[in-house]
Amino acid sequence: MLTSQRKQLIRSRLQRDGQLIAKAFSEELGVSEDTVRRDLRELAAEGHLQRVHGGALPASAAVGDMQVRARIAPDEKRLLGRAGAALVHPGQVVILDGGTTSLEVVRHLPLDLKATVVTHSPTIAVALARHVNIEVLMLGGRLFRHSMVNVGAGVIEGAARLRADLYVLGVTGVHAEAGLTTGDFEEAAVKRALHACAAETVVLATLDKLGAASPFMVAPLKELAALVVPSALPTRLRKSLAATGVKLVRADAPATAG
Amino acid sequence: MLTSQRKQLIRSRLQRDGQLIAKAFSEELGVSEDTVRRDLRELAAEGHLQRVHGGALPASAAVGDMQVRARIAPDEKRLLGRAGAALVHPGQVVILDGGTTSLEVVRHLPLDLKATVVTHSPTIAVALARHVNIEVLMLGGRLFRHSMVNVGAGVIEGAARLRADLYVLGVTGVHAEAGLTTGDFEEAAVKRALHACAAETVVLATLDKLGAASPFMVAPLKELAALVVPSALPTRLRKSLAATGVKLVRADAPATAG
DNA sequence: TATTATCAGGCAAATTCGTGCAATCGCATG
DNA sequence: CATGCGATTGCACGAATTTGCCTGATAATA
Repeated sequence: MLTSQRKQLIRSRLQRDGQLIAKAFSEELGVSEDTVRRDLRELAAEGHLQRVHGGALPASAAVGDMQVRARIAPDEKRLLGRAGAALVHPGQVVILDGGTTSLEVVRHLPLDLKATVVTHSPTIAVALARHVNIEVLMLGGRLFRHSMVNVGAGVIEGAARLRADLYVLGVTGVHAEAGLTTGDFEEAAVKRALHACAAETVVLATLDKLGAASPFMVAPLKELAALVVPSALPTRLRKSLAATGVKLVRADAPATAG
Repeated sequence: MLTSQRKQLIRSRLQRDGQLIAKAFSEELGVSEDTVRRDLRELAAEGHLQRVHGGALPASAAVGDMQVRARIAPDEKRLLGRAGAALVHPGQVVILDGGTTSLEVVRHLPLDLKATVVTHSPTIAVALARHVNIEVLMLGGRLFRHSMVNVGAGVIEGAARLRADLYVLGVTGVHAEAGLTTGDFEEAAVKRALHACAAETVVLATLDKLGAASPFMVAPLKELAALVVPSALPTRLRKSLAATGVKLVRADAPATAG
């Protein structure tokens, strides 16, 4: 049996059963536990599952996962969220993607901001509950748990009827040649649709996403109105991004604390 | 059973029941009390619960966080949620209304239940994140903050394309003559649309809603497949409801504690 | 006070984990 | 065909984790 087949089986098993016991699975396949453990380790490193003692649990199972992801580089994300929120001007119609970075943008939006926010993420909608002057429009569809966003024809149809000023796009990969990429086929389609109906699209990218590429393309880098990145950017990354012509916005720490 | 799963179960039990008895829980899972106690100790150290003699309580209740405390539903609502969840059968397509009562239903749905849930409430969608076998379909629209549900043409159009087995309807008034009523015009329209596309509609009503009437009518009582009410129902209310011919379901406390 | 239930810590057995290492296989290259 | 390289796999071994049991201490209750 090929390694990739085994890994795929692991993923579908997790989706079906919600858990996977390493020992039992190794016996079932007739391979050593070491091999299974190796697979689990690698899949966990890619974010496809959550490794636990004795086996694995689905990574996408939950808000729990979102909560876990939110703990990754919180400071960096906060600064990005702050910079992203600054791009939203009163009266605009803004599309907010799902994901922890967008959630951080919401947290930095002034509570009295008047605007219209379109989102396909229930998490974002809930987070916007306190912003009483923001009109929230939700695009309905099938809930994709890993990212907690709605996907499918419904979202794309909804986007087609929409003209927005700004789209805050969330991706898992920002690469000079591969462009803006994400890990799910359907999600990528939704992102493309939202990108198409916005006058400007911006991406907020943490360091771990810069230079990375995921399987499904959303758009080339040059279609971005701005790429918001951490202020401390390695020279090599800076050069490779500058070569693409994309406008870089540095998410600086605020001059005064608080 | 994996350790992390057990800990997760402890946390969800606490959220659902508001308490956990170590001895009973250890017997339920077939592990030693020591193991459960260890879990409780570790979760307490991480701040996820409050350790007390004999078991554990939600950390939030002790911390005194008002918002979090509000999340713990009073007994009446918990029992209604439990009874409501029992009406959902595997494989069904169920529409869940917004509101705290529906949220309580979600909390009582088995984590491994296979079903399809349609909702126009982002809060409900987020709460369903952990139910990995439930397909969640969201109806998009304009977010109505007071109830945290989407309203407007989009929801009604979405409902028109839908055939559901069950609609768990939330209302603010259940009255023998005035029927099922709610306080917002648009929301009432959405509820009517959802009611129209479900084979059966049920209402979960706390005592304060029985005999009350709000401005906007959703449906007459007799169109209900069932009205779930607290078991301790004043005779006067019982008689007036019985006269309408609606099927009453009593939300009894479970036979065994825990 | 006496009794019972619960608790924390120590301990041992079993399981699981990570790492290093060697064997095997496919494949490209000389 | 021979050789080298990388990927994959199984095994060995020490470390870490988990679990149940035991013991003395502590808390609840009659």
